[in-house]
Amino acid sequence: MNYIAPVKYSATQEIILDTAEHLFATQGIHATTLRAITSTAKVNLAAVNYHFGSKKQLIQAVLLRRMTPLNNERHRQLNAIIQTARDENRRTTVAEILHAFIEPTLHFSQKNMAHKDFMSIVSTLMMNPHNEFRSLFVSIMKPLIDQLFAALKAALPTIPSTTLQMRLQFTLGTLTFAMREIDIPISAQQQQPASDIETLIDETVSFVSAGMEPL
Amino acid sequence: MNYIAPVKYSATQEIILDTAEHLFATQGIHATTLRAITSTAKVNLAAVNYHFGSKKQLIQAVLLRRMTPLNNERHRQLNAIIQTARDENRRTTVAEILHAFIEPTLHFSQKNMAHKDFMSIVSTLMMNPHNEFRSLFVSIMKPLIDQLFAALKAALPTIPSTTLQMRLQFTLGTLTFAMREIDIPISAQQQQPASDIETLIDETVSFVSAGMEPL
DNA sequence: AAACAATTTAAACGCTTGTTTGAAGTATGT
DNA sequence: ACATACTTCAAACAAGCGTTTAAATTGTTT
Repeated sequence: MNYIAPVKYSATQEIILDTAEHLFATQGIHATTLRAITSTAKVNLAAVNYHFGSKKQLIQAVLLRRMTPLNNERHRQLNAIIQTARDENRRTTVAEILHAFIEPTLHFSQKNMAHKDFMSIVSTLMMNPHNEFRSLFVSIMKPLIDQLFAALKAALPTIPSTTLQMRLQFTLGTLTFAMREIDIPISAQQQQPASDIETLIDETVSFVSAGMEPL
Repeated sequence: MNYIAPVKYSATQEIILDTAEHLFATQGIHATTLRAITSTAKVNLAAVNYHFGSKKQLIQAVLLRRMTPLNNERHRQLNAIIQTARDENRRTTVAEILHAFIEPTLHFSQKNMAHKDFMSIVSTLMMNPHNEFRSLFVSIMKPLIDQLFAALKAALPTIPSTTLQMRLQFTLGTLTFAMREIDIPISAQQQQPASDIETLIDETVSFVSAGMEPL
C-alpha cells in the first residue's frame, strides 16, 4: 500500500537528469539553461526536448525520480511503527512518529552528493509558495502529511487541531533547515563541526519532539 | 548603537520598489522581468536603469529598504532585555531572548501585504544557499545572529556550542516557516484557522524555547 | 523669461533563451 | 544485407531579456 514503482530511464536520460539535478541545486531552476545542462552532460542541445519534451517536463522528471522512493520509505516506516505499537497494544509516541518521518528524510539527504542536491531543490521548492512546480510537489506530499498529522493527533489527543497543525508546520520548517547546510554563519562557529548523520537525526527529533509538547 | 539610518527615495523610485517587491515575492526574483515591473508600475521601461542603475542594484535596494528598519528594531529589543536583566541583577531567560528576535520578525511580516511580500523574498533567499544575493543578506544579518547566539550561550552555559548552534539553525528554520503561510496543506485543516499575530508569536516562541532545552 | 538640469519617453541594440528542423548516424530485426 | 526504427547532430528560429540611446518633456534656478 502507498508504494509507487520507479520509472526506468535510458543512459542518456540519466546523464541529463543527474546533470540537471546538480545545476538546479547549485544555480537554481530558473537560472539553469538547457545549454548549460546539455554542454555539461556532453549531449546535444536537442537531447532534452527529444527525451523529455520540454524543460518543464525535465524538471518534473527530476523531482519525481527521487521523490517516489523517498516517500515510499517514509510511508513504510510510518506504517511500521504504527503496526508495532498496535502489536504491543500501546499508543505510538510523538518521538517515534517524528523519527519515522525525519530519519528517512535526513538519511536520504546525506546519502551522497546527488541526494544532497536533490533535497536542496526540494527545500527551495517548499519555501517558494508561488513556484510553478509547488503544486506537483504538494500533491505528492499530501497523503504523507495527512498520515503524519493523523498519527500525531492520535498521540496527542488533548492538543487542539489548530495548534497541532501549527506545530507540524514548524516541524517541517525545522526539518527543511536540518536537511541542508543552510547555516546563517555564526561567528563563534569554528568551520562547521560537521556532526555525523545519527547525531543530526537525534538532535532534530528531540528539538521538534520538545516543541510538540512545550511546558 | 547598531542603528542604521534609512535611505530616502523619490515617488517614482518608491513605486518601482513597491511593484518590484510584490512581483519578486509572487513570481520569484529571476522570473520577474523589468518589463513586468515597469508596465505594472506604469513607468517607462528605462526608469529602472535610470533610477537604480541595473536590475541587480534594484534588487539590493528592495532588500535594504526594509531590512534596515527591521534589524534596527531587533537590535533594540535584544539590547532592551539584556539591559533589563542587568538592572534586575539576573540572567536573561531563553524565552526572553527568542521573543526579542521573533516578536519583531513576525510583527513586521504581518504588518501589511507589502511587508508580507518582503518577508516572502527574505525567506526564499534564506533557503537559497547559492543565490547571488545571499551574501548581501548574510552580511546584514551576521551581527544580529552573533548577538543572538552570544545571548543564548550566556543563558544556557552548560549546552555545548556545537549543539546550541544547531538548535539556533533549527530556530531560524521554524521562524522562516512561521513568518509566511507556506502551509503544506493538511487535510484535516479547515480553510486556515488564521490565528492572530499574538497567538502566532506565542506559539512560535514556546515551540523553539522548548526545543532549545529538550528533556 | 531664459537657461540649465533632471526626468520621461519611444525605439532600438546585442544577446540569450527554449524549441524546432531535417539530415546524418546508429542500432535492431528479419 | 537490407529495411525500419531510434537517436544524435548542427543549424536555425522566433521571442524575450537587460540595457543603451537620443530626443522630448518637465522641473528648477537665475
